[in-house]
Amino acid sequence: MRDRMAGSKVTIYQVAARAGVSAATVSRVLNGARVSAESERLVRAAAAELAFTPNRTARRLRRQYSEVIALIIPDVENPFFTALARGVENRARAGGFSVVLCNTDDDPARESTYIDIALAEHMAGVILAPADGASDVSRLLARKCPVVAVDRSLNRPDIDAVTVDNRAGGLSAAESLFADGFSRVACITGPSSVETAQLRMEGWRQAGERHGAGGDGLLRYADYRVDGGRAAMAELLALREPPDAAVVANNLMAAGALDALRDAGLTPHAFGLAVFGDLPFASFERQGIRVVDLPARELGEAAASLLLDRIAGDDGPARTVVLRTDRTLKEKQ
Amino acid sequence: MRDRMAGSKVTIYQVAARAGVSAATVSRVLNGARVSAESERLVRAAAAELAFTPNRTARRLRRQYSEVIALIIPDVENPFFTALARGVENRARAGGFSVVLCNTDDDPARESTYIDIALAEHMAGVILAPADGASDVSRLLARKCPVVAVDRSLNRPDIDAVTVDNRAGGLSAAESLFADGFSRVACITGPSSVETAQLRMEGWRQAGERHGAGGDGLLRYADYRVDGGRAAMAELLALREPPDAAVVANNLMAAGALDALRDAGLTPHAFGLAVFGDLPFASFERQGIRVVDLPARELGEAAASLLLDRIAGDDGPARTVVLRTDRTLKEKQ
DNA sequence: GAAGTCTAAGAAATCGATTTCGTCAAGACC
DNA sequence: GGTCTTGACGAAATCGATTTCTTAGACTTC
Repeated sequence: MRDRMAGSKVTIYQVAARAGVSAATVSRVLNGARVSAESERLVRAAAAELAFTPNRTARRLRRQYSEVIALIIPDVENPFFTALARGVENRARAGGFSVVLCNTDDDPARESTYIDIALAEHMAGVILAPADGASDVSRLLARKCPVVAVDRSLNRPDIDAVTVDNRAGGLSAAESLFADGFSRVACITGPSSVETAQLRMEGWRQAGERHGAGGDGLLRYADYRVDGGRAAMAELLALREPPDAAVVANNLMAAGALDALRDAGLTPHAFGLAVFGDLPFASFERQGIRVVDLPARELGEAAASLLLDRIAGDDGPARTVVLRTDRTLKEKQ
Repeated sequence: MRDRMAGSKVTIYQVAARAGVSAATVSRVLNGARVSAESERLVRAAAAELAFTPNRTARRLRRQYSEVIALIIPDVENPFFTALARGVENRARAGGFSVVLCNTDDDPARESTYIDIALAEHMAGVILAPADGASDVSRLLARKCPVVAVDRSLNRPDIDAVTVDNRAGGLSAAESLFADGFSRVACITGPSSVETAQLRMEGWRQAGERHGAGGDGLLRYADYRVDGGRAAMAELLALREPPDAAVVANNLMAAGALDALRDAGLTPHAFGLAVFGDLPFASFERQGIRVVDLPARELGEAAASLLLDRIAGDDGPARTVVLRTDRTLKEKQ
């Protein structure tokens, strides 16, 4: 563990010696400062011959800055977040940045650890898909490290955020069910402490009021996970007056809810279902389920763009980008 | 971009000043070297009061070593690799390491770039799930940076690798189909340049020879992607003497193959199917399809364990760990 | 009591690239 | 011809923690 990586390490000084110039000049060539054509030629030749790669650690220490951004997400195994990650990566890569993916498992302590690491590693910025509960970004702000919240805002007007119009999505999801003749439309949403869960539910509630539907008796809070969705749906189906349709606030809970429906001998045709976000390989849409489109990749791209602007020095007031959720209207099959 | 992160930065010197000792002593306290109890108390108190976090960049520059490992995978959106990533992360985290996830999209150039970054960033080691084609790990070896190949070996006996017994899996998958009375068992495998594709196919071929089956006329090479699987299955079904069953060499191609079966009006009961690796939320197993268990998470954990051993200084001969594929025998539903 | 260990801890070198500062020479301008 | 600019570039400081060296006591040991 001590003398790891002891192999050939070419430093800027060796390049300088070979080119017959000073280290400063080598650095200037590498960073595009003014240098004579002759020096540049010599340096480039020497660097190529020695296969020189600048030591990023040293550069970072000096510059107090690195071209790496941290993406902190609650669950690498959730397709929504991996699609989001891909969006971030695409955009970041185009801007010359690398992305470090940090998985918190919805654990605030792990989230906090990763924030510390991002700071200690001099990362250029942080994109945070907040874990359950209140995330503490104050340390980042104190060090002027750019942060963008994605998917969920942090309820802080001073921080950039990229979200979708969750309330509108909830509203149109429920409306679409009412429009198709369902009358008892339930809602299975996420933890009440989570902003997206709250907003999606409010959209549903608003539609319910318009149609004089049953109200909060058909509302269930679950945990945004498969098992929670299954349990909530089972509970709803066991009611004396069960619903005939439901809005489910995320993809994983919908997978569970679908299981519960099957267990009860129901199909997505008999029982209306509208879901926030699809699943790859198990497309809800192809099963004839209404899907509120969550543009995960676009969320990631937008968040990365915002962050890159900040890193480039933009210090205007915080912006909140809200992407549209275009509910898929067609019920296929 | 210049004066980012200009906020409060506490250095070891400030801690030293506050504790009334030298920076060397602070470092010793932090790294567990011999220090008097009194100094230690003073330093810890000062560090706590100032909320000191050591600057990892500086530490890394001096130590020529960081507690970060790179995990290079071909596709973040493939559940197999995210499960593998989770395994790596679990094990690494337990050992005090962070994991940087690098997504190559099966592009050798991107893989190569990430390898350079890993070196330039002084990462402690690299776990590589090789992209299509020949990966060049020579630079890592030259710098004595530990590498472990996972999923696919690099055909280099001098490099640690963690794989599954692909041939045995292919064999038992095909055998299970023959045992259930299918007689024309096809095979849809990955690119011929990819080791896993080759071995899985060979297992299938071996079973075919035992049962005097049709031979390579029922073999198709595809690309390990959904569309490739769909096309290959469509092609097989269009044969004058089509197969009545197939071994499919990965999860994505199986999803496509299943589509093609449905398009042809076939079910996984009428047409026997055995697949390498399942998909979450769209479990093949639950659809009555035979699944060769690919222990993705365990692969990741084993790879990380191996790498951590190397990082800790183990320089014994290269090891190859082969995990078992326990084919799920029960055909449910 | 003198010579020989230890110990704790400070001063200073070090890791490798960047950047400031200053020098030197060539050309511009009066 | 002399002063001013300007551009190229080397010497040295810098980033912050770690790791030698060194030194000053304290403690043995004969």
